[in-house]
Parts: sequence; structure tokens; C-alpha cells
Amino acid sequence: MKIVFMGTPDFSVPVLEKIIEAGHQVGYVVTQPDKAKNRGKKIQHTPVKEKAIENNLIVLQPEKVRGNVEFLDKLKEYNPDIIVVVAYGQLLPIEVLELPKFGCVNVHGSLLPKLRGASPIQQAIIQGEEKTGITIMQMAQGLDTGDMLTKVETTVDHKNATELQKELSELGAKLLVETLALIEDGKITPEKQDDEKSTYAKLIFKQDGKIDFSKSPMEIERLVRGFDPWPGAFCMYNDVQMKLWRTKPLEKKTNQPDGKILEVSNQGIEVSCGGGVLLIEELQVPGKKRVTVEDYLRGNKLEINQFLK
RNA sequence: CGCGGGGUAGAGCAGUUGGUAGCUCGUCGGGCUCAUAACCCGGAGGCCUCAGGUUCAAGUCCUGACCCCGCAA
Repeated sequence: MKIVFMGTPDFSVPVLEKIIEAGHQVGYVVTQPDKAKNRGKKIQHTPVKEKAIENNLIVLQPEKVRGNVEFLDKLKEYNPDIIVVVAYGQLLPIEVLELPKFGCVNVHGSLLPKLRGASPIQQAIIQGEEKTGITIMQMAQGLDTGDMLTKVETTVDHKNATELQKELSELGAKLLVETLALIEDGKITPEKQDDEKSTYAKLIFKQDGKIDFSKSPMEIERLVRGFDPWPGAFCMYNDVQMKLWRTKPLEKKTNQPDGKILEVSNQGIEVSCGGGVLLIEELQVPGKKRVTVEDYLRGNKLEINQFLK
């Protein structure tokens, strides 16, 4: 099929790869504009752009899609059969949604109608979902409200967001290619989403990673996993930011105040929270890399009875 | 030219006003012990990121490069 691909971050890349592998013709790859971000001021290409260049595909980076006549004309001229959207980062106007013969399809990282929105993968972990997955839907106006075409499930287990995202991204890529074939053959029956059952995964902000030690060990552990690698769950120790990267809830109860350091050993740091105890196994302080508590303790001191805040 | 921290033994850190490097852990050998992630004794292991410069002398000062990381976006 003649395809226009729209996507931006790492999550989108495997999907683009699979589309190319499957032999589809990708006329345009649309991704967010390069921005002078990161340390220094380096301008960085989006992961999708990198992959597109690698495959000699034409890249478009409209600042805004909505009301962009020039962009719309290019799409019309190419006349794609379908537009595939994976974490593109902009809402598409109706003119674009209805332009291709088969419309626009979106690869979304949750089992819709659950977790519509910007951070389905992280939220699935944070909310303690047992399973999540990929839903491919026919895009409609509205945020992730379109009719569902195909789905694939997986378990959350103890995966962190990095692992889960990678897995879902690959599952999604595979499913998309299969779905494209079904669409082409007219063998799909779209299924409406039950709006009553829908939930939202709101956009994550840095500050959301601040740990609240009044929460239960399990909740904090899920936050740590869900926010790996971004923005990271953190707390303060002696006015220094400490990011936690791996923790484990223990089967202990305590009546110590929240955030108190109860025990320090090579196994980790035991901290009281919400009446329970959380074992911190891997952490990171500013300017340093992630290290296990064992490594951290070789050159740093950490006093019992002090508090993490 | 966004702000800032850092690159020193396998690991994590120290290193004072510049004088050829220390600590903790690990590792190797020995000892004590019923036993030990315990304790004691001893040993190995460092082109101090790289390249220039200042100096009698540089991990320590200056310049440049490469790499890692926190903040901010």
C-alpha cells in the first residue's frame, strides 16, 4: 500500500521498520520538527527521522499540521492509501483524517478504551494493571476515541517502562503489518469503544516523579518502574536529589514515621513508607550514574534514622 | 554558544596552600574459628580520560579535545 507514516519517539521506530520490511511504499515520513534541546544546545533529530534517513525516505516536519495548506497539498498529491500514526505528537485535523482511502490508523499502547491519552504505558505500570497491550484503531476526532480494529495483549509483570515500551512497540509493529493486510482485504470489523469504561493516562510531568513516602511500598515501587527512564522517581536525602531506579516492597510492617531509613546494608536501604517497608536496591545522585546500593556505599555514607523526603 | 557536576586500582569515593597517590569493598595468600558476607596478618593491582602549556616539580594551575551525568527544555 501507499503509506504516509507519522511518528516521533523510539516507540514509533519499530513500526516504521516493519512497514518498510513488509514492502509497503512509504511516500512520506512525518515527524516533529528538530529542536535545539538537550544539554549544550545540540539539535537532535527525532528517532523516527533517523530511521527515515537511514532508509532514504522523504521526511516532513511541519511545525503545525492543523491549517497547514502546503502540508495538506503534499499529502493530497501523494494520495496515500492509508496514514499510520504512532506517537506523532500532534492532533490531526479532520481534513487529514479523511484524506486517505482507508483513513488514518493509530497504534496505541494500551487496551482501549482503558488508558487513552499520552502515557498509557507508564500509567499501566503505575496503576498496577496486570495486563496491557496494543490497540490499533481507526482514528477519529477526539483523543484516542476511534473504533478499534485489532488488539494484542501482554502482561505487565515486573517490567519497567523501558522494557514494557520496547515490548509493546515490537508487538505493535507486528500487529500493524497484519492489520494493514486485513484492511486491504476488507476483513476487519471495527468495534466501537465503550466510552463508559474509558480512562485517561494524563501527560507526565517531571514533578510527578516526586516520591510520597506516605504511600505504600507497592505504590512507590510501581512509580519507580513506571517512570524509568523518564522522568525517574526521586526523593531528597540531605538536600540532594536521589533518584530511585530499583526497589522492592518488603513483607514487613512498621510504625516508624514515613521516609525514615531503618536499615542500610549491601542488600539495600530499608525505608519506612505507609506503614510498610521499601527496600531500595539501585539509586542515582546528581552527576553520577545509576549504581547499586552496594556500590554506592563503598564511597558514600548513608546514616540510619535519617529521612528521605 | 542555556546552567552545573564529573572522568584517580575491578567497584564506589578521598586527595589539603602543586612535591612521583590514599580509603572502603572486592581480589590473591596466610591465620583464627564447628562455622561465617565475621575477625587478624600480608600481597597484587593506578600512562591519576587524552593532547599541549606553565614549573626544578602537576592528579593538583592554564588551554584544547573526547566521554559520562544532574537541571532546564
